[in-house]
Amino acid sequence: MAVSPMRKVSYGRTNPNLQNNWGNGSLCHPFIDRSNMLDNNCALFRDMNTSELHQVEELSKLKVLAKQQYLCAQMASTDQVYNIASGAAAIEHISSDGNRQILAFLFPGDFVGLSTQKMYDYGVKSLTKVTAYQFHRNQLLRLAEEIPTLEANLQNIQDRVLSRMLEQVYLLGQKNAHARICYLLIHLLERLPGATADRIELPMNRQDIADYLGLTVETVSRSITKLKNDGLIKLPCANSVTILDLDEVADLANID
Amino acid sequence: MAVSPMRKVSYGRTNPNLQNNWGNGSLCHPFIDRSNMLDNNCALFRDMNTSELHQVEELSKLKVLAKQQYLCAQMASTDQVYNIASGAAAIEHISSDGNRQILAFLFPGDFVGLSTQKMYDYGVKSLTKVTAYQFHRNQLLRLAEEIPTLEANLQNIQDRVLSRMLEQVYLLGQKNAHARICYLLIHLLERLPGATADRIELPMNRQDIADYLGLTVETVSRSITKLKNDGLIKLPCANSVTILDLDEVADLANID
DNA sequence: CGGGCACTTGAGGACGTTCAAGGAGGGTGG
DNA sequence: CCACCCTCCTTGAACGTCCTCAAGTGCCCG
Repeated sequence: MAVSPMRKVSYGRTNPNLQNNWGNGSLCHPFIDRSNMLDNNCALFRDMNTSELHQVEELSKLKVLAKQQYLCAQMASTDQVYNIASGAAAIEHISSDGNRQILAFLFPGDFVGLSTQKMYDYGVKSLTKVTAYQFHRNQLLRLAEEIPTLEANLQNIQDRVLSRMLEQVYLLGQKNAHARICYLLIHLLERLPGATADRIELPMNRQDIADYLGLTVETVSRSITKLKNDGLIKLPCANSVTILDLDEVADLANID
Repeated sequence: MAVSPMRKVSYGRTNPNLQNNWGNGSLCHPFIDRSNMLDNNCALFRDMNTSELHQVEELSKLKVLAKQQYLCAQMASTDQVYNIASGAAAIEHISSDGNRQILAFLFPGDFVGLSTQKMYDYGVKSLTKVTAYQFHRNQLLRLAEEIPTLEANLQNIQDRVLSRMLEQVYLLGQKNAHARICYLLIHLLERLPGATADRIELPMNRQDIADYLGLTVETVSRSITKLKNDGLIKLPCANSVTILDLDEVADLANID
């Protein structure tokens, strides 16, 4: 049966540095240095002109979080929404029996809060120091009615979120531990600002990885060790990864 | 840690027949008997008045499929979207290595095609005889700009889809085979028209269940057998389930 | 130097898969 | 109406993967 790629990945041996290095933790005032907002990697503000950005500016409030703090808590009201400006965060759902599932890792430009539900049924926790723009949901939605580009961007964000969830379902349903780890590495390579095959600085710990991939810390650790022993990756230190055989890792990660 | 329910399930020993019995395979002309469109379980047409429904009517085309046919194929253009009127279908993604993951089961009132992407990265296959309303995506979206209720409904559909995907991620990441089976049973009890604890007629076969829950057919079969031996369910025949201990099954299925 | 924390490693076991065989039901043809 | 076949489902045995529990290592920070 002929099938389509769910996500096309095509890597040479080169090191694709796919993204700008914004959101590297520097904390300039968001409306003095607009590079964040104007960057076309930022889904929310893409293709908007200066006047439109100014309108958005007036609605936003900058929020700064240290490591391991909640941007919003599970069950919190959805009247506030967020756009990550720098740092990394995780969307997590913790069930009544205490199990934790990470639903996504968030990076600069990622948006949180596109839902018409009254409460978040997940929490967003910072993994590193995080800065984020905060909006009143209704204000932003009202503005979106006036700025078609903004409305389209919100729609695109929703599509992308759904598309990523489909990938994760496929990953958890069909792939073994090694493939899941490889998927995460490729995912980080594509999304983590500053990440190159030579050096991926993991913003999350092993427990976070485990909770994202539906594994235990031990299995994550063992899988990483095996990838290392097989010569596919190198570990300069525990939270820094060098991909040695990008083709092989990308191949294992493939979920097309 | 205090957490919110992702989905609240509260069952007594009674048999909640939660839905109307529309979509039971009867094939009346869709615009003679409007019960389908007017049913408030149908997310797309909820709260719309007769005049608005008439506008939608003019855009739609009825499509009838036998069992095991594709409503739309993986990689097909997204210019056509669908609203299931009767029967059951499955959204599936088949990867290049031949693995199949079912992303959702579809029932009457479910909508397919909310995406701004050009191609479906999944296929929709009928499990039973299926009737569905077909729309040109752009026509429907244009109409949504004129009918606020329709636009809100489309937004709600998107939210619900995402919410279900989050549940599935949690299920696949954190739950064992038995819990996954129980989840499916409760899910069907809530969504499958005509389903009661006394009698759930499974529209899908064991392979479909396996591909939905990230298991093998054998494991699905063994899990069902164990639930039967433990006295939680009964199997009048292979594709018909009676839930004997609803509290226990719902408890195992819980994803809060 | 010592304590704490995150990560790794090891041994054993549980759960799910794989491979293989055995029913059970439905349809077709004799 | 029965025999046969085909498909789907179930069951069995052996294996592999991942989990659990436990100990050990390395690193950061006082």
